[in-house]
Amino acid sequence: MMSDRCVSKQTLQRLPAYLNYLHGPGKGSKKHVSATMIAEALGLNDVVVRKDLASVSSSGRPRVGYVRSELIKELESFLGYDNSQDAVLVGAGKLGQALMAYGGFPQYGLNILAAFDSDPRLDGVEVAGKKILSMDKLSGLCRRVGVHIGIITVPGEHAQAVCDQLIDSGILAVWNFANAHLLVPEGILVQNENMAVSLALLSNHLKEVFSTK
Amino acid sequence: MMSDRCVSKQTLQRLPAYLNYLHGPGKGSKKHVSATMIAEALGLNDVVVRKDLASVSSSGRPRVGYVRSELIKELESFLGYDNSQDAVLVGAGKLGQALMAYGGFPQYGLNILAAFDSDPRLDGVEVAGKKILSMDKLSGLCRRVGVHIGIITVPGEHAQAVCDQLIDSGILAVWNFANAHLLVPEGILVQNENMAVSLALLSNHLKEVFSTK
DNA sequence: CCGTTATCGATAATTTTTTATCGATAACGG
DNA sequence: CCGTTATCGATAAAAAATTATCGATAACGG
Repeated sequence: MMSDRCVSKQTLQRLPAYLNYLHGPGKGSKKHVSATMIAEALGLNDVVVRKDLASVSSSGRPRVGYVRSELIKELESFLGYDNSQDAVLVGAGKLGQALMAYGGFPQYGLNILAAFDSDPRLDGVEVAGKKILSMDKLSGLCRRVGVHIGIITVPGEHAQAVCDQLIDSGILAVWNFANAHLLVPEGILVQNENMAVSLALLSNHLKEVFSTK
Repeated sequence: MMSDRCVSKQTLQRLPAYLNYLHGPGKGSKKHVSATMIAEALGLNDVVVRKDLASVSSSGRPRVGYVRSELIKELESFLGYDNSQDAVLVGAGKLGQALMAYGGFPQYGLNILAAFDSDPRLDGVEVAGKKILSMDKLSGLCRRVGVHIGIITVPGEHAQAVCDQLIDSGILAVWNFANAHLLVPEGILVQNENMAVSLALLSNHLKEVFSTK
C-alpha cells in the first residue's frame, strides 16, 4: 500500500495546510470532509485538493468524501509527524537559540538533539534543556546516533563550511536559515528558509500595486 | 526603461541568490560577471540565469557579461533594498521579539516601525529600540504613517483576526509566520513563512532516500 | 586584420503544473 | 424502489516553467 512516493513539491507544500484545516475547529468538526469543502476554505481549486489527497489517501468515497480522523492520520503519517526524526543545530546565536527554545517542533516530528557552536563561551550552556556543544563533537554525535537532519543558523559566510561538515557527518537533509546558497552533492536536500527571498516577494507585490494605479 | 513588471515568482525567488553571489568575495571580484559563471556557482541552468537577469537588467554584453557593480545596483533597486518600507509587527512573543531584535532587515529594505500585542504587560516595553504597543493603536498608526507591510507572529488561532485587522488598517502585504492559512481579499499578498511546510519537504526527502535503498 | 570563442538574447521544444471535463458511485428524499 | 445530487477519480486541455537550440556580437590571440 502507498508506494506512490513521487509527490510534487507543490503538493507537498499544500499538505500541511490541509492538515491544519482538518485540525481546526472547522464548523462543528463533522465526521466527513470533502475535497470541495477544503478547497473552498483554503481558496484553492477543488481538483488540486482532490489530486493532492489522492496521493496520500485512497479512502475517499463519492458523495461522502473522506473520514476526517482517517485523513488526518494518513496525512500525519505521510508527513512523518508520527515518526520523529533527530536533528542537530549548528550556530547557537540569536536565531539558533530561538529555534532551540521553540516548543512546536516535536508536533511536526522533529527533535533537536543538541546544538553546536564554535564560540567556546557557549560550550556546555543549556537552552531549553538542550546542550550547546563545541564543534569538534559534531561528527561523532551525528554518526553515533544516526542523525540525518542538520539545521544551519550560522552567519552566511560560514554556512558552506558548516554544511560540508554536516554532510561529512552523515547528514542527508539540511535546513538552511543562513543567507547563502549551499552547494551539495547529489542526493542531499537543502531546504532554504531565507527571509530575503520572502521579502523580495513582498516588496515586489507592493511595487506592482503602486505602479498600476 | 524597465517596464517589465511581470516577473514570475520563481524568478523573483532566485534574484536574492544572485545578489548574494555577487556580493560574496567570489574569486577576486572581477569587474565583469557572466550568466554562465553565476549559473555554475549556484547550480542552475545558465539560460535560466540569463533570462532572470534580463528582466532586471539590459546591460549584458556578448563575450563580456555584466558589469558586476551595475548589476548589483539594478538587482537591489529591483528588490527594493534601496527604498525602505515601513512595517508593523503583531504578536510580540518569542518569535516576534526575535524578529524585532534581528538587525538584518534594513539591509533588505524593511524597517519594523513598532510592534503590537494584546498582552497589557507588554504595553510600552521596548525591544531593540522598538516599542510594543497595545492593539487599539494599530489602525491609527498604520493609517497615519501609511504602513503597507504587516508581520504576523501570533498563535495560529488568532492569525486570521489579526490579518483582518491589518487589512482594515491599510496593509497590502502580509508576512505570515503563524501556522494558519489566511483568507484575504483580492489584491492583498500573503507570504507564508511556515516552518511546517519546510519540515514536510525535509521529511519527505528522507523518506524517499530510505525507501529507495 | 581575421578566425576563434565566450557570451548574450530570442525562439523553439520539453516538461511540469494547474485547470477543466466527464463518467461512475452511492447516499438521500420522495 | 428509483431519480437526483454531491462527490470521487481519471483523462484531457491549458498554462507556466524549464531546458535546449541557434544566430548575432564583440573581445581575444595569432
